[in-house]
Formats: sequence, structure tokens, C-alpha cells
Amino acid sequence: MFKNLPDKINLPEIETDVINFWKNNNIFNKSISSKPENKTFTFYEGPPTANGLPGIHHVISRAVKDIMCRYKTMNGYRVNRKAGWDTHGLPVETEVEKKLGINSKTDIDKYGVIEFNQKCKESIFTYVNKWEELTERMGYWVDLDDAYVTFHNEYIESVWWALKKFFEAGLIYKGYKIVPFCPLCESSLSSHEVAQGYEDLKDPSVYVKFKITRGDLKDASFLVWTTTPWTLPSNSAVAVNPDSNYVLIKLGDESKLILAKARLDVIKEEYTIEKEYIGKELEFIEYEPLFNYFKPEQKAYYVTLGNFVTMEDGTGIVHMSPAFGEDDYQLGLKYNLPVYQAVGTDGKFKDFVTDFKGKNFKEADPEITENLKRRGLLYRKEMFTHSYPHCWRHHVPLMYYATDSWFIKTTAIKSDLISNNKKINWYPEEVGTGRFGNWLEENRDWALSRNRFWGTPLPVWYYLDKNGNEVYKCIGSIEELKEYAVNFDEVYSGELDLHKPFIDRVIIKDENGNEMKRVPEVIDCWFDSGSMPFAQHHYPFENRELFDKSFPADFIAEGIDQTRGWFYTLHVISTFLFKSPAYKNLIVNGHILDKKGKKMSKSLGNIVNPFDMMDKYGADVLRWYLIFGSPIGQSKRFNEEDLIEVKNKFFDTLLNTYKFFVIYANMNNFEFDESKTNNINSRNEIDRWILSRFNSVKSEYYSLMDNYEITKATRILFDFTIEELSNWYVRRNRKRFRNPSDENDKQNVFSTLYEILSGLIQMSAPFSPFITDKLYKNLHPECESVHLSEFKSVNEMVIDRELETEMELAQKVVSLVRAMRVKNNLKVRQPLKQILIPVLNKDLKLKLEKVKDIILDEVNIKELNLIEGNSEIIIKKAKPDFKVIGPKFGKDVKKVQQLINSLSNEEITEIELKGNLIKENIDITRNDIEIFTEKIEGWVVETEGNITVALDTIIDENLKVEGYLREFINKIQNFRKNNEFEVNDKIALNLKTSDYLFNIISKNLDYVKTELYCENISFDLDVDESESAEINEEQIKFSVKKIK
RNA sequence: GGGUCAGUAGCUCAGGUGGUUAGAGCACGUGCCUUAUAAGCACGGGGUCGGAGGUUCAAGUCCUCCCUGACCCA
Repeated sequence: MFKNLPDKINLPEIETDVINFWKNNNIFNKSISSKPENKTFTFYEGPPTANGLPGIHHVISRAVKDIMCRYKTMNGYRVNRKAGWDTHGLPVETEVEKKLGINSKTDIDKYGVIEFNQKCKESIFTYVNKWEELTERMGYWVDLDDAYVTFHNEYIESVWWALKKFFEAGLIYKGYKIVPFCPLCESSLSSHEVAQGYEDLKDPSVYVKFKITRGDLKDASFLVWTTTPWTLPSNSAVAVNPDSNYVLIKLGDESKLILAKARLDVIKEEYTIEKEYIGKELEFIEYEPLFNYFKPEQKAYYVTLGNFVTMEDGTGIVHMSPAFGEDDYQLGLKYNLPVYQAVGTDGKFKDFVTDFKGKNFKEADPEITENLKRRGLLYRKEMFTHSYPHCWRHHVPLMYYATDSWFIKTTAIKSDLISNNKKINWYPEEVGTGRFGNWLEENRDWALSRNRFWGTPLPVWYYLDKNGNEVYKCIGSIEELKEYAVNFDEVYSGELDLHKPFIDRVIIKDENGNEMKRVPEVIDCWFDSGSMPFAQHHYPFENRELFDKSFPADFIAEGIDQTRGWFYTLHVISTFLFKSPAYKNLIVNGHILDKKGKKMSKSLGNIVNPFDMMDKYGADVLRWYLIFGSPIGQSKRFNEEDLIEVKNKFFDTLLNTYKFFVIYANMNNFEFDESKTNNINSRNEIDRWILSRFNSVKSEYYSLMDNYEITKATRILFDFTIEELSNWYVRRNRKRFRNPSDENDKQNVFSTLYEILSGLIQMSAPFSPFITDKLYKNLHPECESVHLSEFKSVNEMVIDRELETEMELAQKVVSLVRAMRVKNNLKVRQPLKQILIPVLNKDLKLKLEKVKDIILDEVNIKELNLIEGNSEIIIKKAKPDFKVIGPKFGKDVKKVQQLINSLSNEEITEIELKGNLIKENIDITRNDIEIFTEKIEGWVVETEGNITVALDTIIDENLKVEGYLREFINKIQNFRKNNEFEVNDKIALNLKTSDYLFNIISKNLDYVKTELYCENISFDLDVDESESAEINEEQIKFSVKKIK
């Protein structure tokens, strides 16, 4: 006996049972330990941070990870899945600051760094329970008990080891970086903080004259446009676009200006053009500085060339202050320009800037403008409003500010990064070639350090040499730290904690006896997560063998936002350390938007809570929907209605097919016996068809899954289940399931469905692991879990393409006949005499003969007759085959098309016989055209593609009687169904009918009784207790009684 | 401002290498089928394939420019 499911199925409830079953029976562990150690599939978990709540976007990437891991497990691989937590970084600090009600670095220092970092450590796992709950609830199998944690000393030590490797290779250096900087926080802001702080700002837009000091152009001025007058005191150069045209113009007052030709409309007065230049001709022309606060130590105040200079706005000449702009800084490096900083980190002008000292940078804008105007250096001033980044805490404008920063010189290994990327299989491919590939091509050095508190400390110590230069030493392990430290035991008398401020207290002494202090910085937490391939195992200090075996990963998966995040940092670190990519295959999932295509955000109130969805519909349905709904790499609109559709169509169909199987298998005492299933040839046409389709689908499924095309895989399973298995195979064979003709037939039909259900459930298991496990165990009590079962190989012997196309043909014919019935008002319950199909070739004839019975049964027709050859009643038409006539006739295609369309039946016959026809000087051959039957004289006809079907619509008395009987039976059956009779309930019928119906029924009593499971029919109905119905306009009254 | 992806029916999506009536599901209307099904089938309404140019006998598909959305980077 097979276990059935309850009538009302509650998927979330079943899922809870399955979760408990997995837990109580260690199924996850078994799914790993039962696989051979030498056949591994390596997966890396990208660590989430648990100080935020998990959302629906986490469900999709975790589903992707889980699907591939389960799939590989079912292919016999051992798939270790070590979890991980990302625990460092500014977001953690920000959360803590919020909680403590403080908002600056000074506040933190006052509060105490020890206490602050302690709070960070406590905050990390604020929501860890929610994360664990999500993990379990959605069925994501990952080993949380053995998770790596980035703030642990062992993890940090591995990171230090990696940093030292970079350092020793000369790839870590100290330099300037332009960062968005809040003068009140006195700290840089991360990009996501900047993104949430844009506000409108009214700014001046000034045109300033830079006087040329010598050469041909002496006495002319460069006309420069800027929206940040406060950066002008820090100016050290101007830039022009090397390839654009510039002009020297003379104004009415004889003064001369240089600006881009394309920007001449900024000159509102009369002028004459004196001369034209290409940008690069202006390079190195010197001008007089606007202010004299800085004594030039390097060459400054001249024209440089920058491709970033556009002709969109301004004058095509841009002022450069390398301390306050990224482009400026980069160009400054190229030209070795001095970095002047007239403004300090507090946003105020420094004291030596005598005219503006102490002024806030923004507030100084009007004064600077006024100063320039007074000195005749201002050409024009306007005001404009634009969106400008502000500090989200203080609502003050940010400065872009050059600060000391440590970098990894990734540009030095650029070509390795690019060539290693070519070894990686990206899904979808274009993320790898496009977004990631371009990013590598335009690679910039990685800004490694952060002037913050809660992070992996940069393990660099320094002293000042005689010349006042900093000399550095990098420490790569705890052992090494102990070796060089002069006060290790003192600092770490208690617990070892490598974080600030403890580590800052460690003084080391180098080989030459120089005492060294640690630099204050911590590192970008992305370096932490990018180190996980080795740091998760505390490599190289432990687990060397384990690491060797599990590097690189076979597979990783995350959202597309990780392209320049985790995907990148893993890639850089592995490329440098191990000369190898960190992962071989990856799936990148797109983001989840709301149903209008807008980003989900708290402020819009359009966030979908994953727990709600799982409680309502189940994790299986949610997972399936997320993968199935749109191609995995694209952003997807989350729509609950579509989720319901997935449930109604796929899950309900699968479950109903299962229930159907169980009901009738149990009724017929079917038990699966493998020894009886081998002989495929003894099964009939439709069994062999569905087995062929099943194996074709399976083969396609494996190839899709092996290529990480998970969306397509769910789609073929979806279509197969609904269209082919349920709507065709099961529906067409209901009678056989209920009443198999003999033992052999019973074995065939049940074994077929049993095998297919088992395989289908297995294939669905990686996507929707819960309900599939329940069903599979019911079908296979010998198997503990579907996730411990392994896939069976495709049975190529069973795949019969010929048979598959035959069935397609049958379905096409059926569809045509149905259309004709509707149009002619002939319901399917009314049997008809015959259909007629012209067959213009032998192949079609053979195919139709094979599926004839299926067609006739499906559409309730008695005979199928074929018309061969040139029957006189067939009227043929031709249409052009454009692939042939296109190249052949070129420009004349349209004419030829008309000609072919107008060919008469006779002309087509001639082409068929002779192979060609010349008409209007055009030679039409057999290959140029497709021939189809347009109509058949005297018949109702329907055509689709190359199939034409004619229907005999005449109903004789025999057919009419049969139609009435079926109509009658249907009415009683509907009554049974509507009144919830059991399928096997026997009934007694009592009728009151017209004479005509009485005649028909009483002549066919046996047939009626069998069909209706009816023991007894009488015709003495008492009208009061009756139901009434209409049988083709004849009235009937009846009562149905259950016989106990 | 730059890059990547997407834009096809009211909604969600299919549409190898260009080939002439652009498909499916959902939703809507009508009819039908069925004692597994919240299912299925047929018919119908619903499309300037984001827009504008171009290449070609032929463009949803190839090229150029532009618009909108998402993500990433300035």
C-alpha cells in the first residue's frame, strides 16, 4: 500500500514535518558523509552579516546555492557546506553608534575603544536567530555549527598571512585617496552611506579667468568653469580635453579668452575668433596662480590633458585641485602635481589661508567669488541647484577629500586578473565578460585601509628614520608578532584579542633594534571575506591538506551586487596568492524588485517578508517561483499572484498526479517490481511515448543543470508535468488505471507512472526539497530521503523521436477536430462517423496510422480515413518557402510570392508531377513551395501548418442514440461527483423519462449499469424526491441512492 | 557622466545562426470536456515587438542614436 496525502494539503505544515524529520535523522550530515571522500564538489559560502535582518533577496541566492549543492549530492558528490559570517566593518559600527546615540570618532574615543569594539562584537549576532530560522525554514542546507567567523583570531591570522604576502611582493603601499568626507564626523563615508544622503543644494557656478604668463598667448586668459569656488585656493593646474577644439577669442574690451569651441555659447557678448587650437597643443602652457598661499615645490599652474573633460557644460577647461577630486587626483599623479589642501578635515580653511581662515568650506564660496571679482578675475557668476551628497547623519555637504590610505597595487597583476577571469564560467555569461571583465580592464588599486575601529587591524608597524620617513614592517602571524614584540605578554596578559586597541599597544623591535608602533588603520572588511577560501580553514597554519583539496571552489553563487564585491575580492586575492581563480563556476542572480519594478525599501514600504510568504505558500513554492519566474541573472519583479499560479499549476498538478496514482494503485493492489519493468516493448504506444518523453526531458534536465541553467530546468519540468504527464498521459489512461484490461496492462500502466513520478520528484527535489522528500519516501519506503537518493541515468533505449513526433501529430489533429466541433456546435459527447485527412506523403500516412486509435478515442469519432494521391475533392494551395526563394530571386521575391500564392490547384499538381512550372517567365520548382490542402469539396475543414482535417458532420440514428446515452451517463456522474459519492459507491437509479429515452436506456441497460456502478435501474420514480436534467432537449427526472 | 542587463498582449515570460499570420501562461468573454486536479480543451477580444534612423529582396532578430527601469561605478 502506498501512503496517500490528506485531502486538504497544507504545504507549510508538511514542510515543518520534513524539517523535523531531517533534524531528527541527521539527513543533512548523511547526505555528505554517505558520499565518497574522493569525489567532491566544492562550494564556498559567501558570508552574510547578521547584524541586519534577512530579506527575500537572501532567499533567492541561498536557494540557488542549495539547488546546485543538492543536485550535485544527488549525482553522488560529497558537497561540504561550511557556513560563514561577515562580522567586521562600518555598518556594524554605525549600528552600534546608533544604539549608543553617538555619531563621531571623537565620541567613540571618549566612549572607549575597548568598550565600543565589545559592543560591536555583541551587535554582530543581533539577528543571528532570524538568520538561522530563515536558513532552516527555507531548507538551505549549510553547516551553521561549523561556521567561519571573520573576527576570530584564527581568521585574522590567516588574513594577516595573506597581507604579508602582498606586502613582501611590494604590492601594499601608502598613498592618497579621494574619499567622500564628512567634516563633522571627520570620517570618510562608504558608498552606500553616500547613496542615501543626496540632497538638493544651491551652488554657485563661476567662470574664472586664469591669466597666461608667457609665450604667444601672454595676456590672454583661460576661461575656467567651476561649481566649487572653495577649491580654487587649492588649485594647481587646469585641464583641457586633448582632442577637442579650443578657440582664442577677442572681446569688445580687447581682452582675450581661451575656451572650447563647442562651449562658445557661454559668451553672451560680441566676440571675434582669433585662432583655433586642438586641446593637446595647449599642454604645459603656464598661468598665474589665483592665490599665493602655497609656495610651489613642484612645477604647478599649467595646462594638463584629461580625457574626462567634456563639452557638456562649463567652458571645456577644468580647474584641478588634486586634493579634492578623483579625476584631479589621478591626473595629478600623472603630471606629478602638488597636492594643496587649503581646507582641513574639519571642513575649515587653514590658518595660512589668511583671507578665509576658519571659514567653513561651503560658506566661503561667496567670499572667494567676491575676492576674485574684486581682482578682475571673475568673468561671470550664476547660481544653480543640483543634487549633491550630504552626510546622512549631519545633513551637511560632503567634501571629496584626499586622505592617507593604504592600497593594494592590483594594477600590477591586472593581466593575471584578466586571464584568470577567462577560466571562470559565469552564468549568465555576460556578467563575466561585461560587468566584471570591464571592471578588470579599468582596474584601479584597491583602497585597503579604513580609519575606523572594528575591523582586522592592518598588521603594519613603523618607525621614523633619520630623514623623518616612515619605515614599515609587516607581521604575518601571531608567532611572528610574539617574536618581534617587546611587550607581548604585558599587553596580552589575559585573553588574546588581535583587535584595536590592544594590538595598537604592541610595540615591536626590528632586527636593527628600531622600536616600531603599529599604524592606526584597520582594513576593508571585503579583504576579510575575499580571504575565506583559506582563512575559513586557518590555512596555512592548519588544515593544509584540506585547503589543497578544496581550492578552488567548483561553485559559488551570490547576487549581482557582489560582482565588484565578493566576486572581485576573492578573485584578486586568489590570483595573487595562488595564481588561480578562486572559483570555477558561478551563478549570479538578479535583484528582486517589487511588482512595479521598483527597488524594495523600507521607506517605500514595499518590502516582502520571506517568512510571510513561506507561511502562506511554503518554502517549496517560494523557491520554485524565484527560480522559475524569470531568467536567474535578471532582476525580477516579485508578484504574489504569480507565486500562487506556480502553486496551483505545478504543485497541485504534481500532488494530484501523485494522489491519483496512490488511489488506483492501492485499489488494484499494485506493487512495483523492477523485474517486470524491463520489457519496454510489451508496453503500449502511449506508455512508450511518455517514457520516451520522460527520458528526453531527463536528458535535457541533466545537461541544463550541468550547465547551471537552473531556470530552464524548472521550466522543462513544469511543462512536462502539466502538459505531458498530467494532461495527456494520465488523463488519456484514466480508464486503464481504474480497470486495467489484464495483469500485464496493470503492470505496464502503473509501473510507467511510478517510474516517471519517482524520477520527476527526484529532479524537482533540489528546487523544492520538502514536498518532494515526502512524496519520494511514500513511493520508496526503502529510501530514507530523496536527498540521499541518486539520479538514474537516462535510458537512451527508450527515447523514440519518431514516436514523439507521432504523438505531436495526434495532438494537432485532436486540436483541429475540437475546433471544428465547436464551430459546428457538435459537442464531444456526440459520437461522429468519421474524419478525413489528406496525406500528401507516405511518412505522414504511416505516422497517422500509428496514433489513429488515440485520436479517435480522444475526439469521439468512429473512423479515420486517409486520402492519398490526387483525389479530386482536395483543393491544394501553395505558399512560398522564403529561405529558398529569397536568395534565388532577390529583389523579385515579392512578385514571386504573389505568383506562388495565386497558383491554382491544377498548376500545383503540374509542379508536383513535372517538378517545375514556368509562369510569367518565372521558373517555380518543387523546392520553392510548400503545398497544403486548402479545402475538401463538400466537407467541413480545418488546417494548421501542413495538416488538414475534414469532419463528417452527419449524425445517423445509431450515433444519435449513443450520444444520448453518453449525455445521460454524464448527468448522473456529475450528480455523483457533486454529491460527493465515493468512486466505488454502488448506486440504485430511479428514473422518469420520455418514451424515447426510456427506449434507449432500457435497450442498453448493461452498458449504463457498468458505467455508472449501478446495481439497479427502475422507472417508477416518485416525482417529489427527484432531480431533473435535460438530455439534448429531452426532460428526465431521476433519483440516485447509495447501496450500502 | 560611464558600464552591464532589460524593455515583446493588461500582467509574467518564450522567441538558435535575419525568412513573411510574433507565441505560451495568467486575467477577461463564450462554448466544451472530465467521478484525480484550485486543472484541461477550443474559440474570441487584446501587439505601431520602448522610440527614431539605417543595412537587406526580407528586421522582434544586425548597425547607429535616443528614451525608460534595475544594478554597478564616477
